[in-house]
Order: sequence, then structure tokens, then C-alpha cells
Amino acid sequence: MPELPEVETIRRDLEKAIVGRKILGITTDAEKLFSPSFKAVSAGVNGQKIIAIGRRAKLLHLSLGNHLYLLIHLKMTGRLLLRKKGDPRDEFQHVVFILGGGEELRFADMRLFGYLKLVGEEEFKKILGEYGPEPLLDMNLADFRGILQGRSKPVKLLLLDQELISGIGNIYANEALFVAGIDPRRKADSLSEKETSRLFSAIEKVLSEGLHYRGTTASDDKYVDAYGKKGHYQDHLRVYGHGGLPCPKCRGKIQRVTLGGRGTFFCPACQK
DNA sequence: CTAGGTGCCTGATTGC
DNA sequence: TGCAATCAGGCACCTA
Repeated sequence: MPELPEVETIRRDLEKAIVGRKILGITTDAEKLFSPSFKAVSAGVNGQKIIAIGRRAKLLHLSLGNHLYLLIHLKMTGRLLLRKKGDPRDEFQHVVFILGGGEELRFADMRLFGYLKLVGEEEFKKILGEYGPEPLLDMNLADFRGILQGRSKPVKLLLLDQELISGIGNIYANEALFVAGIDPRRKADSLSEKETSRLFSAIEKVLSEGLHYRGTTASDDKYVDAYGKKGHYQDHLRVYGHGGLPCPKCRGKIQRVTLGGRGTFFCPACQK
């Protein structure tokens, strides 16, 4: 599923390919993906130049020449694909942006959880402001301490809360907690200074690794980059999806529990 | 405030 | 073999 490293990989791919391009048209067979409506989005993007492409948490945004912003969220199974006019239809393809130069930007989504939302400057700022700091850009150790302080929820749930920290999803939360040697069920404010610092570093480490390997395409995962290629971090995961398999550190069995409704993988011996 | 549940979706997996 | 039930989960939204 696209988390920070996956969405950032797509963003970088797109930045090279479509910034400066003009949107000549847009077609869809799934108007429900659009907000406020397909009609409004179509009218707002048609003929506009793409000025920039950014990312906040797991949300991508295109800045358009008319000072509107197109927000694109991939949720679980969304894909953004760069194709050429006439290329075969993509699996689960629901939206096509026809760009200058014979290029197309396609949005595909097996489950139709994702969305494309067109907003003005004010709403754009408001939406982006609702996210917590960016772990690879904005967040220092003191910020992170502040986030954990006074919160009694299991620490893993805090890592997944986009209003507190941006961009971490289930895969990287599991991996970071393993690297830090912390039980995902621990109450956030029960972590010592040392543990907090270890977790902070572990978050940076696993997100950077994920970026380096161009994301994680887990076995049941639909993530691919903007060229339709899988990531490679799945070959380096330590615990995610490894229930019942040996822990890479101690060879003990990795356990799977449910936390906040999500699969949670950890080594009971290495994570205290 | 937190904790828990539901809905959105459909391909893959499991159970009978 | 074939079909139905279950599972996967980011996030909004609801209730207690």
C-alpha cells in the first residue's frame, strides 16, 4: 500500500515527466472518485499547465496554472501511471489525463478508495495544515517526544495517526518498531527517553530504506511506481507480513496480533 | 479526550 | 469443483 516512500517515489517520477506539461483533457468511467464533482474538476484542470507536484503525508498535489490544486490520494490500491497515447488500457484504470506531447497520466484503483479533489488556495492550505510533521523533513527528536508525551494510546497507533506524524502506514510502523526494539502495544507515554530516541531514528531509517528501494510491493499489494514497476523493499522487510516466520535477530517466531483493526507483526523476544 | 465499530471496495484466500 | 464467507486496510465518520 502506498505510504510515504511509495508516494514520494511516484512524486519524483512524475516531477521529472509532467511538470510544465499542459492538461489537454480528462476522461473517467468513475465520477465518484472526483470531488467536488467530475464536471468541476474537468472544468478546472482543462487547458491548465502543471506547475509543480508535491506531497504531504500520503497525499499528492498538482499545482495548476490557474492557482487551483488537484489533490490525489491513492489510499490502498490507487496507482498513478505515466503512459503514452495508444498504450494498452491499464488494469483497474478509471481516469486518464491527456497531456501535451502525446503523454497520459492514468489513475487506476482496484478498490476505488482513492480520490481526486480540486481545491483553491485556501482549502489547500487548510488540508495540508491538518497533517503532522514530515518525518524526513520537518520532525526533530524534540517534536517527536512532544507527540508521544501525554498520550496513552498504543505507540503503533500514534505512528499511524496522520494528524500527529505524516506518511507512516502499517508496513513502516511495524518495521520501525522492530528496529527500535519496542513492543507496538506499549503506551506511547511509557517510552523512556532512550526508547523514544531509538524509535525516532528507526522511523527515519526505515522510511529512508523504503525510499532507497523505491517502495514496498508486498505480496497482496498493488503498489507500483509511475512506470508500473514494483518496489524492492519487500525483500528487506524484517517483520511485516512475516507472522510465524523466524525473527531476523533472534530466530524466534514473529507474532501477529490485531491492533486498531490492523495486522501487527512483532518479535516478542526482541521488542519489549 | 479515547476506544470501538462501520462503511467504502474487490481480488485473493479459506472453508465446506 | 464451485460457491460463499472472510480478509486486507487508509481514512472518514459515528457512537458511547
